[in-house]
Amino acid sequence: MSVARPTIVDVAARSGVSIATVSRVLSGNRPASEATRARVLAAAEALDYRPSGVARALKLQSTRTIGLVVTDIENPFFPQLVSAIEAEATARGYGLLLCNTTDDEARELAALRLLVEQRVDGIMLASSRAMRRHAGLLRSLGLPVVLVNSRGVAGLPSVDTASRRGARLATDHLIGLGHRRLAHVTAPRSNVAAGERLSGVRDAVRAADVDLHVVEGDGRVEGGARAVASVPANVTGIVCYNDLTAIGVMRGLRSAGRRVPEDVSIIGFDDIEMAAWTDPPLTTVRQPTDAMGRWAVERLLGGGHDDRLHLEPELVTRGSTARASR
Amino acid sequence: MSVARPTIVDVAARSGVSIATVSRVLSGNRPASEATRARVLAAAEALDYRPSGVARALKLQSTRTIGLVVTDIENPFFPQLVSAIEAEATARGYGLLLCNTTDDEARELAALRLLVEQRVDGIMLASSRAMRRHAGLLRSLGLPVVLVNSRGVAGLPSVDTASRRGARLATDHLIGLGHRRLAHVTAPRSNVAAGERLSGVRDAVRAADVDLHVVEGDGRVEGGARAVASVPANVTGIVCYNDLTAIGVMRGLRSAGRRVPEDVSIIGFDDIEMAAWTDPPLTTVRQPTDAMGRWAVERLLGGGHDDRLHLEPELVTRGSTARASR
DNA sequence: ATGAAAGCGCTAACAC
DNA sequence: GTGTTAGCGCTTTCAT
Repeated sequence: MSVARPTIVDVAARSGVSIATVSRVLSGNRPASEATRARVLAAAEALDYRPSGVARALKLQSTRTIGLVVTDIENPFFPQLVSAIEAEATARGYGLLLCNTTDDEARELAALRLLVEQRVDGIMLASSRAMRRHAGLLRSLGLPVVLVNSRGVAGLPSVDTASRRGARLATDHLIGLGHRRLAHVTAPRSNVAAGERLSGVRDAVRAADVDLHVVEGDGRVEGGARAVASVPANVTGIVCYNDLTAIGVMRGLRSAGRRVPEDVSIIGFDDIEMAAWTDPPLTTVRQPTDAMGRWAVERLLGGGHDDRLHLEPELVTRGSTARASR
Repeated sequence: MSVARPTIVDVAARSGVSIATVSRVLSGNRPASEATRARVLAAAEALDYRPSGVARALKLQSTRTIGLVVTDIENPFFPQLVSAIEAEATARGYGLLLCNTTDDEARELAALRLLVEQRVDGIMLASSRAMRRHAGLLRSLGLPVVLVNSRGVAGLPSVDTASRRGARLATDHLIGLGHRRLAHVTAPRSNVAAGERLSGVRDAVRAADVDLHVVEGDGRVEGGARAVASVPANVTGIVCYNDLTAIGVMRGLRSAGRRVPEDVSIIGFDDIEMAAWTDPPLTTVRQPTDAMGRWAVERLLGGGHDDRLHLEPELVTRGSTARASR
């Protein structure tokens, strides 16, 4: 059995001062004489004293913890984002309470309840789902909320990548390579970003007067692989909702005996790490996850006014796209 | 500006009872008359009252939160594990405080400090690194610790996959397919599992009297790709430390003009989701991450005695391994 | 069945 | 520069 953890009272007793003095010395908030300072520090050290964040939180009305709700931690894009957020949070001395919802509404609500009861200082929602239905709920939570990787709902700050511009970038890249019959493998419309990316693709297609065929995937590898069957045979370039989809599309295409990029060019979105390692390496549109994470934390701890940040995506050209041959 | 969050006092006032009664009604710990019960519930509802986990934690000396320290959340194996752990934790009403250490010792220590000060009820360490040096520290933390995906340090409970047996399984699979000149791409020895898997490979090789060449990777795709250059040309089967390494090896092989599995068979370890989607799909050894996560949480909340669980790995045969042709 | 009050471990007035 | 004390929001004895 372990001994009870020492409290500020123990430190005070051992150093022969009041608990107030201990508090002051350890926080450095107020000056103390060098002698007492040393004694307090020594006592704390000797007892291996760790101030209770719980007690402090109760007093200061701040847990120095932020809640992070993520749609699907198993989609490699999210760990990248989580990593950026975690880094920024810890750097500021904040803890990160993680909830994974697997895109399940009930779990989403349960997560919010948990976070509110744990009294996190703010909540970050990294959901690709439409949050409009929850907007009211989110605003009534009584604490700062920021939407990450998701377009602003009125009244809530948000950061995301300018998806529409990114998709246009991708499509223009294909068009610039001479492709005239394109396909777009999108994600279910419940996904906000999917709509924006589709719009971006349409922007480009319209401007260049090029053919477009739209097929629905599921945002994962499998959906991409399945979608291939519905892509017309004369298509030479496919813009994918994300990298996972693109990987699936490449697999499907290969199974069907078509070569990438010789027969058809493929472009993804996100630039997950695996994108650099597919065969051929995937051309894609990079989302600046680090900047997203940093801004989100900054914004959340800074107060959370209603403003939105649209980060610029960046085209990353690799081997899965090539000049059209027909 | 949002209004101050209602406290138990507000609920008591509104329902005309004492705070003790409110507490009892809401917790259901003690009976109350139907009439008061209804009034309290109504008041709580009307005020949208959320009990403070902080105050409760201070009183009960339990935050209902567990800390999870992860080596590298960006390695797809970990999100899988985190997902399993998170699911089990939330199911039990516990929150998960996540720390990512990027394998950095300083961040690791900072994470532990943070978790102790936040007074988590227990800590789970999912590190592939050797923790022997920290064993003393971990034991002195004064709270339950369980090691996940890492072999037991004396005095600490742990769950992991029987890596040695898994590697033997993998190697035997190759040997059974007629391969007689094998290579193993391992990970740095700081990684405990790497040593065990190497031993497993050696067990199999010794038993079958087969050639083995060992090359060091880095546990990631890049190291696998680089390692290929050091693999003798006559090797026909490669056992890889993990799936990421295997993906790198496949890439490297293909760049060198060798075909998988026609010229050389490749087998990975972990069975990350992407393994099913490589070209060809990767034969691998599956780690039962769900069971690992569940057991770890159970063990942690159950008290954390010093016992270890070795989960059985499972061979998953896909397209990257084939009968040896020479 | 219900209420009064102590106390969990801190911080910050407010004394001196 | 240091000590005393109230109070953060709960749970739980102990009375009644």
